[in-house]
Order: sequence, then structure tokens, then C-alpha cells
Amino acid sequence: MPKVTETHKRRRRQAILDAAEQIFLGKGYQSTTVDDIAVRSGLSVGALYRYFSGKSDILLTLMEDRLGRTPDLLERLTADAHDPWEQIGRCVDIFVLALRVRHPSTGRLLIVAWGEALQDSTVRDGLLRRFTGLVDYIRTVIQRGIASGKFRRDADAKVLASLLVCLADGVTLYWSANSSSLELQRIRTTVMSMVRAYLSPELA
Amino acid sequence: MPKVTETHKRRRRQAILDAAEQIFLGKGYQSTTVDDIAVRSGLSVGALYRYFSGKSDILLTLMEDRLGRTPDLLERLTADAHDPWEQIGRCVDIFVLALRVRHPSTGRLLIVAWGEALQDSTVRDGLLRRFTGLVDYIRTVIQRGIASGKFRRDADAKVLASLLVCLADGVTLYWSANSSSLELQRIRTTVMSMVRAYLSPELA
Amino acid sequence: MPKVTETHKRRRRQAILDAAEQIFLGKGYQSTTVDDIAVRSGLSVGALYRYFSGKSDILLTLMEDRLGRTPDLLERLTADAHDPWEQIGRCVDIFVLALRVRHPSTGRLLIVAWGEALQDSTVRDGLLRRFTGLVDYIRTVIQRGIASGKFRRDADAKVLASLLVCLADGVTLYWSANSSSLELQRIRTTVMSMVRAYLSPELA
Amino acid sequence: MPKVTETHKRRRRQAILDAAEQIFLGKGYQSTTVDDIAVRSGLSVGALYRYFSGKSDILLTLMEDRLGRTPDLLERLTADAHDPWEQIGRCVDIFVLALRVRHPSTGRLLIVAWGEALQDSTVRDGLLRRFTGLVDYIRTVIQRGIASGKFRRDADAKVLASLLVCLADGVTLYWSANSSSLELQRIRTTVMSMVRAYLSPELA
DNA sequence: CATGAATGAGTCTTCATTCAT
DNA sequence: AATGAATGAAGACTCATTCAT
Repeated sequence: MPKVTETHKRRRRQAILDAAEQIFLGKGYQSTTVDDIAVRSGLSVGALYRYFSGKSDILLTLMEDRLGRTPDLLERLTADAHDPWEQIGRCVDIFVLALRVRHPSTGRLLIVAWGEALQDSTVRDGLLRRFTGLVDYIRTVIQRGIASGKFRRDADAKVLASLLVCLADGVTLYWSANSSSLELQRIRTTVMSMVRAYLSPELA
Repeated sequence: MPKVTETHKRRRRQAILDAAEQIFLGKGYQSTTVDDIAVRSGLSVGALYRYFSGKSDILLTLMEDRLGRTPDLLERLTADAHDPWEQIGRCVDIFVLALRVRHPSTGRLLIVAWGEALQDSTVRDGLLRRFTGLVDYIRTVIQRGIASGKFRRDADAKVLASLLVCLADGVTLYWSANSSSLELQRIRTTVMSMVRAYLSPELA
Repeated sequence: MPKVTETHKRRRRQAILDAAEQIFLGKGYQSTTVDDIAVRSGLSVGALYRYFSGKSDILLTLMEDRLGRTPDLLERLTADAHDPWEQIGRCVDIFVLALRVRHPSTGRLLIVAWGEALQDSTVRDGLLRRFTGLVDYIRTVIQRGIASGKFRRDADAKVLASLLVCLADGVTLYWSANSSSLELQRIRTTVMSMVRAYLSPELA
Repeated sequence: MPKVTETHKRRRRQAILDAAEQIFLGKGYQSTTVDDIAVRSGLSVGALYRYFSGKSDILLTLMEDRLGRTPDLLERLTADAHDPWEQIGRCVDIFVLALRVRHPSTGRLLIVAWGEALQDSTVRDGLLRRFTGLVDYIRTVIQRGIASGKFRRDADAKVLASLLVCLADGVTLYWSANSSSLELQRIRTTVMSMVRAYLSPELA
């Protein structure tokens, strides 16, 4: 029976995380009450405290769960592309397009996390870890492209990788606040044009 | 007599805004108490309410004061450059470098504002207005470059402008959280390289 | 289980109302703090808000509970009297005597309510509804007396009814402020004499 | 110059009292702020404290000024009527009609006073003194009528007097809350009918 | 005398967390 | 395990009163 209990527990935790996410995205972390989360997840407040040690624990877990996976996701989705150009294209797609389309909430969650990061160093560290993870992976992709001679030799792999992540998060911010003000398709095209223009060897 | 009073009033307001900014940046908006602000600005709580209608009024004013001026600033600093290449270069400088150096707090204030924007449409509107203002100006710069034949004819002025602003805010986010993880000089260089590569006519 | 909970809830609400009433009568509504009520009812401030939506809700409920029942009470207590003279006598008794004797606090509560009525239209409406309810019932009693020929034909039923209610509340005011200044027995006798003198047919 | 100053002082005090009265009538005593009164009377808050020792002092003075005069007024207005019937008629007129017409605000001021009387014994004593003053005068009128043989011998002068005052205040309450629910003319007629019926010797 | 800026205790209300059942 | 009533500390805001100018 411990197995059943384990499953049960995991399901409950997930239900709570899902409920919390929805409300955090709508009202932000601070304005969300524990009661809100309890009601939405169909549990009692008391029960909630059996699965999480408190409100902030829910946010932390949620971030780990939602944002922590992005680097893995990135790696998985680029794995089957062997040409550097295709790989970097995938990165752009994932950031600027795919991620938003599949998980439109990620953006707002990011905002929530950033807001909390100001006062909570655990949250801040989580965000920076995610940043580093993403940057490191993209940097590797770029460096492989340089090594293979397909990318221009003096490209700044680290900085370009950082810029792409910063750009992605910047776009996410505005897109989640007012999705009508940005046209993702044109953004994708333009970003790719810039990246291609920058990385092409003949440009040097 | 009115002069003394007016000056006094302005000074007080400024003191309150300064105090509030410092604390907001450290703990975020929600975690900052009105009392915190009062103590730091050397006033009593009651006095504070003579200058602002409430806590949210302080944030709003602060945003207007700190963030609202960016479009104007941008315009002023680019005004004396007549070559499109120089103008766009200035824009990049201002965003990615100058602004951060001069007002390192702007980034964190942006985070605070974004966090509040989730629940407060007034704040959200303020941020979007700022975005539109910045984008519109940069777009004009680019379009002038295109018209003059110095920029490639089929460049997407609107999207590029948006991207630069998103990028700037994305960089700001991470830079304000951990300034050591980004090297602004290399960022500037790289961004300019990309923009130049993208906008150069011979590339088409 | 619901039964226990319901009973519990009712008891708690009643305890709060009782506590609030006592303090309102002593200090008036505005000077009573929510904390006062909480302490006296043996609950915490927070608990209080589980039963009432706020301080004003307590007053409103209290009025409904204490004053709102008067019309029903009047009807019930007059129901078994079939002679118009006896019915009107009962009305006078209830107002001028019985009610005060049984619920000496009603008067002060009325004062509290009147005071709040100045600024709170909900309270004002409640008081006027009570007035109308009482007047309407007494008017019916008088009209039946007129129809049966036992009361003088040209008596002004509506106005007399209003007067009796106004008189009752006026007496209540002074009696609750200083019960020794009024002798209820003599009042009853005198009011009945006046009513009898006014309503007797032979007077016309 | 002391004379000028004295006049000035009196005028100021009067202006403050007038302003306070208007606002008290509209919002009640507790909800009225000292600032409200200052603004309306065209003075500064500070100045106000040179004429009154505080907010409650204003209310007390106001009551003395407005309500304290009623007994005198009553005496003056009945003085030139020598027939007991006319005198008692005047009393009714003054209460039920004249007073309301000339000073419609008296009623609400009475409410304000009653509300404060709950916590402030000075106010309560003032109200009771006013009550006693009025009752005593009317009682004298009635007793003179009895002595002259024009009123029925066994009339209860004291109680009738009290009843008339209670009735007047009761009517005032409802009339000031909703003047449309009471028709003063019909009230006057009916009250006089009752009084006449009660006091007429032939009725005994 | 007048001003009105400043004070700060006091109010209502919310909400994360606990714990008896 | 689950419930949800109870807690009580904390927060935003108000306002009678004072006092430097």
C-alpha cells in the first residue's frame, strides 16, 4: 500500500501545484491566499500543509517543476538535429515560439518568480541556475558550429547565448502582458535573420 | 511664500520616492510596508499621506518618474546623431550600457513593476505605454535608415525595434539580479554586430 | 455532523450579537471596536470575521434580529383579541409597556441605529421598513374598529397609527436614557385615555 | 479694542458652530472630521482650536445653543395666549409643526446628540435637562387649565406633558429621516383632537 | 493670531499557520 | 489523513491634536 500512497501523494502534490500556478499567474504570488489554492485544488487548507511546508514551498516547488525543466527540454528537442544551423534554429524556435505556444503561462510564472526573487534568495538562485543552464547549452551548440567551421570563427558564443536567453525572457514578459503587441512569427523570422547574419562566416 | 511651500513639497515627495525606491528594490512592492517608507524617508506615516494618496500611488509615481522618462531620454540622446548607423548605435548604447550604468536600479524597479502589473492594470498599462513609446522611436530611426538607403530595404523595422526593447529589458532583469553574470561591454559589441549584420544592405 | 456545525455556527453568531449589543448600548456603534466585540464574545478578531462580513454587518444583523421582529411580535400578541378596543389596548401595552419591560435594551439599540442611519442608508432603510411595518398593522386594527362601528367614523387611522409608533419610540428614547423620569404605568393609562377619548364614536 | 475682539470672537465661534452643525446633520458627529469643519467654516484647523477646546466641545456648545433654547422659545411663543386651550394648542403647534418648519435640522441634531449621549454623560444630561425644561413648562400650562376649570379635573398633567414631548421627538426622528412618510398637517390635527378629547371636562 | 504640516496612536481587516476533532 | 475553525500578528490608512513658523 505504500505504493498507492505514494502515487496518491504525488497526484495530490501535482493538483496543488496546478491550482497554485493558475492563481499565481492571475494574481501574482503575494495576492494569492493559501485558501485560494486550497479551494481550487479541492482540498482543505489543513491538508495542503501535509504536502507542502507552506505557501513559499509551493512557489519554490512550482518553479523547480516548471522552469527547472527548460534546459532539459531544450536539450531533448535539439538532440536529433545534427547540423549546427538547424540546432541553433531549434533553439530560437523553442524560445521565441514553441515555449510560448505550448506553455503560455511560463511567462507570467517567470514574472512571479522574478518578483519573489527580490526578497528570496532561494528563488533568485533558482532563476540564475536556470539561466546558466540554458546559456551553457546554447553556448555549446554555438561552439560546435564554430568548431565545425559553419559559424564564423570569431563569434562570441557565450555572449550570444546569453543574449538569446535574455531576449527570450524579455519577449516573454511583454508577450504575457499583452500578447497582441508582438507577432511571434515575424519575431522568429527576424531573430533567425539576425543570428544567421551574425554567425555566417562570409560576413567576417 | 508659495515658492517655499512648493519647493518644500517637491523635496518631500522626492524624499519619499527615493526612500520607497530603495526599499522596493530590496524587498519588492508587496513586502514593503508604508511604515518602512515613512521611517526611511524620515517622516511619519501620516505625513506620507499628505503627499501620496496611498502606497500604490507611490509606486505609480515612481514608475512614471523613473521609467516614464526613458523614451524622452532616448530621443534626447539620439537627437544630435544624423547618421542612421550612429543613431541605432546610440540606441543600443543607451539600452544595454548607459542606462544600466547610470541608473542601476532601473532594472529592479522594472521587476517590481512587472510583478505588480499582474494584478494592477494601471501598472500594466504604464509598462506597455513605455514599451510602445520606446519601440515607436526606434522604429522611426530604423525606417529613416531604410529610406536613406543605408539600411537594407526589407528589414522589419517594427519587429527589430521590439526585439531591441525586449532584449534590453531581458538583459536588465538578469543584470540586476546578478550583474557579474553578464559583461556589458561584450554584450554591446555583440548586439551591435548582430544589428549591423542584419541591417547592412549588402546582406540582402 | 452538519447539525452540530449548524448549531455551533448559530450559537457563535448569537454570542457575537449579544456581545456586540452590550457594547453598542454602552458606547455607541462608532466607539465600539471590533476588538471590543471579539474580547467580549470570547473569540479572536479573526474568528469574528468568519461569522460576519464586518463591523457594519453585525449592526445590521443585530437590528434585524432585535428590531425587525417587532411587527411580527405585535401581530402575534394581538391575534387572540377580537374586540377592536382590546386590540388597540394591546398595541399600546406592547409598545409603551411590555416591550420595554422585556427588552429594556431595545431603546438604546434604537438610538444606536438612528445614529448610524445618518450616514448609512442601509440602516436608515431598515428603520423605515420597521416603522412602516408597525404603522401598517396598527392602521389595520383601527380600520377594522371603524368598520365595525366601534370606533368613530372619521378617525384618521393612518396618522393615529403613525403617532402611536412615534410616541413609542420617543418614550423609548427618554426611558432608556433615564428610566426614572418616566412612569410607565401612568403613561399607559394616559395614552389609553387619550386613544379612547379620540376613538369613541359618541365624541364625534 | 477688546470689544472688537470680542465681537470677532463671537462671530468666529458662530461660524464654526454653523459649519459644524451642517456637517453633523449630514454625516453624524463621529464621521465628521475636524478638518471638515475647518474647511467649511473657512478657517484653519489650528485656528479652530483657539475657539473650542476640541471636537467634542463644539458638539456640546452646539447642543446648548440649539437645543437649550427650546424651552425659552416655547415660553416666549405661548406667552401672549391667555386661554389654556390656546396655550396648549400653541405647544402642539410649536412641537409638531412650527419647530420642524423653521428649523428642520433640529431633528437630526437631536439624533446626533442622542447618539453621543450613550457615551458622554454631559451630552446625556443636557438632553435630559432640555426634556425636563419642556415638560415642566407644558405641565404648568395644563395645570393652569385644570385650575381654571377648562380642563378636566383628573387629567394627568405631568404625564401628558411628557407624552407630548416624547411624541414630538419621536415624530422628529422619523420626519428627519424621511419627511415624506409623515404629513405634518394631519398630524397636528389629530394630535389636537386627541388632546382636546382627553382634556375636555365633559368627557369625564 | 493664524496656518497647515506633522504626528502617531488607533481602526478595521486579512491571512498564513496551527490543531482539536 | 483530512478538516476547517480559530488564532493573532501585521498592514494600510485615518484623524484629533499640536506646534513651529
